[in-house]
Amino acid sequence: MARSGPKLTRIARTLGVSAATVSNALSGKGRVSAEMVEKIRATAAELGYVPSQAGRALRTGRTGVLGLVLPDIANPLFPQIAQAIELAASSSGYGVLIADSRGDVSTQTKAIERLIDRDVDGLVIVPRRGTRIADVGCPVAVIDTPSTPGNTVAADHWGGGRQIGEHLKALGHRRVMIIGNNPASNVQNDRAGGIRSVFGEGTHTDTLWIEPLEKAAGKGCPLGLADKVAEGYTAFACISDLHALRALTELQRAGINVPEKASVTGFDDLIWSPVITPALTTARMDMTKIAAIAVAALVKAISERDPSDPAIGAPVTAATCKVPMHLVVRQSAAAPPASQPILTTATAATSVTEGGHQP
Amino acid sequence: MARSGPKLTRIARTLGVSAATVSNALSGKGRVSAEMVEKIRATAAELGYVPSQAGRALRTGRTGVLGLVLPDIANPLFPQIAQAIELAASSSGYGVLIADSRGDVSTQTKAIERLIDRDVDGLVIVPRRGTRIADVGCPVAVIDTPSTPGNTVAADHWGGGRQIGEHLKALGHRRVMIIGNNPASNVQNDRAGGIRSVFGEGTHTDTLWIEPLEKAAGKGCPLGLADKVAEGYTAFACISDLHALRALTELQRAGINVPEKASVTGFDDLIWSPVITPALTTARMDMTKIAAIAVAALVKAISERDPSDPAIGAPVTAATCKVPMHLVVRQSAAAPPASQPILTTATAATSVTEGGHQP
DNA sequence: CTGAAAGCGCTTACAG
DNA sequence: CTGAAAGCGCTTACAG
Repeated sequence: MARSGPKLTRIARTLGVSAATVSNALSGKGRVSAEMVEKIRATAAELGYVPSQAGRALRTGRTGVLGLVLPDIANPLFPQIAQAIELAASSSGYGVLIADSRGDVSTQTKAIERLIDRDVDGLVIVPRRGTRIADVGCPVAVIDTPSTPGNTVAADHWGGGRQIGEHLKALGHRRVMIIGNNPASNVQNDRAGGIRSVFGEGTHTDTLWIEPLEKAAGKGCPLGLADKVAEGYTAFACISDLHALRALTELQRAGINVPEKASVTGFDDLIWSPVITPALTTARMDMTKIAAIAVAALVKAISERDPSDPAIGAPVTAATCKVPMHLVVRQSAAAPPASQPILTTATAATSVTEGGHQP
Repeated sequence: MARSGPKLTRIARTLGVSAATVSNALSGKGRVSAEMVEKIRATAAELGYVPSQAGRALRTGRTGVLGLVLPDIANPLFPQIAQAIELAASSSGYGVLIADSRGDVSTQTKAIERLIDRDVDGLVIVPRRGTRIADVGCPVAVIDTPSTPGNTVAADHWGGGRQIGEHLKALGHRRVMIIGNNPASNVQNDRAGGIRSVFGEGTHTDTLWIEPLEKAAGKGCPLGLADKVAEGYTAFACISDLHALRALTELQRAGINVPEKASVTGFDDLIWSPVITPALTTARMDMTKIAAIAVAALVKAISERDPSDPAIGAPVTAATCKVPMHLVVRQSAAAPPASQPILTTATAATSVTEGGHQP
């Protein structure tokens, strides 16, 4: 509020009509003659009329605001998500209120409550891993991964993994180390599963779960990748560009040239991925599309909802769908070195196929 | 809205008092007896009463929402900023509405308008470079750099630069290349100026303005740092961790060990900076403090403002202040190699001191 | 096709 | 210390 704009009644007075007519004309409900609508529109525009959200909200029970809940705003993926959601929301006339659920699940619950208390019309939630979003009394769209039970819109992480895997396989890699940091994450498991799924007979994959960022920070915490190279791994398929960056710099630092001596791939195409040397081969989500679907589902659920109903027990709603990921081929992955070390490990040449087919 | 919570009158009825008394009790204006206040508080808590923002906003002319306008949400610094602002705002009982002004200045103006139209009580703006924020009719806090004219709260970028410069100088570096991407940015110039200011007699600094990310992406766009090392530069002081990352990987890729053969420093302590190899020495802003100051200034301006005044021409308000930066010493900067190449350039040993002292 | 009336939930003077 | 009344700006049945 505290805004200078004219109010609805001002337009009504100016034109000598009723407030109701102005309201109807502006909202295009069609109960007003064409000429009248035209005149009202013109005057409103001329006067710079912008409806008061507070007045409207009080009357309609809708605020025109969506809440965005993120597990950790500090996450490097957040910019992509927030930007996409903000764009989709504002295109549909909605504002976006943010809430950080940094910390544990209880913080997430509080963040959601804060948003609900501000009367958001719907919620986009990127849940902390393992969180089941309870019924919050307003439409919710969850962005996670297709393997998460419940209604979610998500990138096809498994498919993205497969693309990375196929790329690596086509380049000639037969011994691939997958690097992630969270075996409990559905997203990470899907990506890893997708990668594994393309490596069959005569190949070998293994998975290295490294320490998360918070713990690794400061300690330098080497991944021990030089050893892995010595063991014959020629490619490091990281579950995130963040891990890929750690892998890449560690390899470089150890004097192992990327991609000549070892290939590195990531996921997400974070902002710096294209500009490092070598530029990172990665798989990116189509955030624009994911956001568009999530917001569209929310907008639909909001408009279908009867504002006069008790609201409690409103359905958790979202489109369940899977958006393809896109492989971005750059320089960090290439053919493996010509002379590969002979594999000596017992587990060599074992094909890993857990998960069978994509969920 | 569309929330299930009880309304104020429900509490009033339950207790057999008037709505006015409930309102007064809950807002602690002190016109209600202590016992009554206690009873009302208890009942409200028990019933889970949360005031309707819409009702309150309509009456008071305040929405309890702050707008956050960013030049580009995709910026890797955005998470830090958004997180800090969200924390500060929610601690003061405010919500945060985001708007992305990606693109040019006109997009920024539109983003601000969208927020104003949603009746935000105040605005935190991280302006696009060179932007003068016009009077928008509500309190504004600008986060930029102390050299920007007008009311701003900002990190002491110049001081941060000086810390980086002193660290490098103490390590023994005498020939330092500063790397930035935008000579028109006040922030970048302050940081660069701070670095330069510590290098006097018998030292040399130069500045390399590289292509911005968008242009560099895809083209691989090498910075030509190996040549600089050959010219005798022993340290690359980058104006952002993003540039430092480009520099670091390019040097590593060229077989130039960091920090043994060349030191690299950055700014901002982005999320991956501590976990790459070698970990990045950098200078970070105290975002928590900056956000706290910005939000506090806004909250103060909002409460001092008379809701009944015409609102147009409301003062652009913020604390003008400068928050110290913190040097984070990690492994990417160390003493220069023992045998430095002889300087042959004509400009060698020139001290650069433009700016004289900190603005 | 247009208008008068009611009311969304709150807070703020103003009486008592 | 407490209450009755008015009103913030809008939209939605309902009459005409």
